[in-house]
Amino acid sequence: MRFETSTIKDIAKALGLSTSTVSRALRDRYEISEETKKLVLAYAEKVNYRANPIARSLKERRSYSIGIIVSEIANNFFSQVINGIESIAYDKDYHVIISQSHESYKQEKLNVEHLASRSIDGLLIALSSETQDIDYLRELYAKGLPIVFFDRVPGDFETHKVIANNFKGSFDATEHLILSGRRTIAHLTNSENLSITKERLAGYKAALAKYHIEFRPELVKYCQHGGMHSAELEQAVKELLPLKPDGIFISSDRLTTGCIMALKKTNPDVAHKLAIAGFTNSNLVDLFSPSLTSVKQPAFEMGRVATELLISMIEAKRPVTEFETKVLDTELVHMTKR
Amino acid sequence: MRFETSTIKDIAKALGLSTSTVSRALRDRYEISEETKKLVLAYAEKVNYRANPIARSLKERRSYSIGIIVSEIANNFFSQVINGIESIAYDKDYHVIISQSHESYKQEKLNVEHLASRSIDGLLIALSSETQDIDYLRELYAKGLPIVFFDRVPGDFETHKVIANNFKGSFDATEHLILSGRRTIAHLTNSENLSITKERLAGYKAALAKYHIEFRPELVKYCQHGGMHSAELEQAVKELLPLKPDGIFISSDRLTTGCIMALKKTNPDVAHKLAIAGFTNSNLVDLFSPSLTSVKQPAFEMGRVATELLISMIEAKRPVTEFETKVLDTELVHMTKR
DNA sequence: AAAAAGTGTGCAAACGTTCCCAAAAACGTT
DNA sequence: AACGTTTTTGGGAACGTTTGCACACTTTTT
Repeated sequence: MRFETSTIKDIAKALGLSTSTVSRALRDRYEISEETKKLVLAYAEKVNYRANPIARSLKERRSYSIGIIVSEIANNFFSQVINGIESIAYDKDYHVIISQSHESYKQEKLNVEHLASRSIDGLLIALSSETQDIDYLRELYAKGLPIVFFDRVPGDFETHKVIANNFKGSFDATEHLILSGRRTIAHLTNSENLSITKERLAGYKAALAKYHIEFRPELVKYCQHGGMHSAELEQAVKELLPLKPDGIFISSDRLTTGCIMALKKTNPDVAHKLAIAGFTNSNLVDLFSPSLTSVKQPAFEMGRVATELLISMIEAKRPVTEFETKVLDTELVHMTKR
Repeated sequence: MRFETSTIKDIAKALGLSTSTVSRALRDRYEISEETKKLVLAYAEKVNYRANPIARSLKERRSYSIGIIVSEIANNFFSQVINGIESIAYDKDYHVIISQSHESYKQEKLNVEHLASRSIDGLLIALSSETQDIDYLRELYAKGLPIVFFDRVPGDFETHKVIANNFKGSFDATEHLILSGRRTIAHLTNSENLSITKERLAGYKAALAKYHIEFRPELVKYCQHGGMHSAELEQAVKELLPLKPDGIFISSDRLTTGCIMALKKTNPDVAHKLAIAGFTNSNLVDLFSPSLTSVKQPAFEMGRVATELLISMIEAKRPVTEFETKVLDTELVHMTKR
């Protein structure tokens, strides 16, 4: 803010003390006498003193803020993660700065670098579906920026990671479709290079195997842009339907809603016959028609855990070398009988 | 970031220049010779120099960042607004910091004050449904913090505002219900003190009047918490249904989805007979069952316009005294025949 | 030939903090 | 009374910028 506000200097002058004394009194250091502390605190209260975080950041070379990169906030899963992040961050006096990659590698890189130059103390990131090359992150990490990945994590990067139990989530969902009598189960999923894509595909395959159903690669469709473009989805649906699936398992929030939309638009008749199961954290699934069985990720919890890990890295006195990958369980929410 | 990074001083030393010259060269000031500029720029490029925004903020007493307060980001309308805000802000080299009030006055005030102490240059805010007292905003405004309100605006605050044409949106939606043969139209709406509540109620009344339908106050239900608690909604639905409405007009995004959910849960049979029209920016309406007619607000545009106004205030050399209230048209999206 | 104007650069202060180091005050101890 | 300790305070540099002012050097004007 541009306007005048009282500073530590003003307080010092008014009280006939030095700025150092005031600073220390405000930070409740042991060296300052109780008396002086009381005096300073009272006066500070009176003039409604607020420490200037900018000055503090400059001096301490940290900003007490952490950066978040998600593909978009208009996504149930991510907005819930963000709520989890905030719940911890605010508690520990960190500020969060949210940036959206819109599933674009270029945008992601730009945002990360922007954040880094804004002096964030740490970064929480879920990679965009386009991202292949994470060297730019390695560089920042090497320079000392703590990074924690969540949801979409790279395989070859040594740091803390927080993910859902994607294998089990997929397995459960696919098994659910099988148990409800489906045998030709399509799989619509994200960009092939995403960690979640691989893990979820593995779960899907494992469920098929358990029930001795042959895995047919042509039933799997990848969406490079994670369903950001409706054309992409309609194309996938168009290619899938001739194979006559009786069930479909969809591997991400955006994809799930987008796919149902595409189905409904292009083949409304089929839409209601197909058994649908998909990852989604939408709190509106109960309203959907056709209805579906959903795999819910523990989004809020994921945000919390990731933030705790990040803050522990930020505040560690010595470089952290032991890293964990926390795996949180998903929840299968059965289709509501309408 | 804590790690070492090159500064203007380093460049100066390396090139045998003074920091002032380097600073000026980087900012492309006329006083510096082309030759020196080229030299500095090249070297800066080489060492990948990034100006430290913190230092700059401290010196210039502004942060190049603007604060946003919305009730929650997990809301289609608000996340679209935010996208609009970012589209302008990033263009003009501002950073945005998003905070959520979760429809709580206390939280809102806390967040605003937190942002203010973080030296934001301006504030974009949609009031929480609980907010009655905006004196704390007046104070900040008086101290020089530029504020632009959007969507939920106070009546008695002289500054720029951006709103949707709530009257017309409501009128159209209500008229649509009437034209489809409904006569007993309930109205579910937000907290009574919100600007949007009043305007939307007026539109609803006007449509009734046009068709000579008597306005019945008991058909209007207010939700103090804007539908944040499902109990609130279920209670409202419970009170409304005995009056045997054949249509319902709902006045906000959260309320619309929440109400349909409550209807479906408590009275699934009624849910499909009732004609529903409501404000919502959900891009999933096509999936909803029962389906509804929706009033879409120009959310993205609203964000853009509000941000332009805010930045114009921030960058104005003299205090702004002429204020505008921009009114943007809503769009009525008819129920899709399922 | 001197004065004026123009050009390019550097010095140093300032923004609001924190913290190292020294100095002063208060208190014991011989 | 002189000296150590301990407790409390102040001076001042530093964080990385920006910018007003002064300076030195050229070039133009009179």
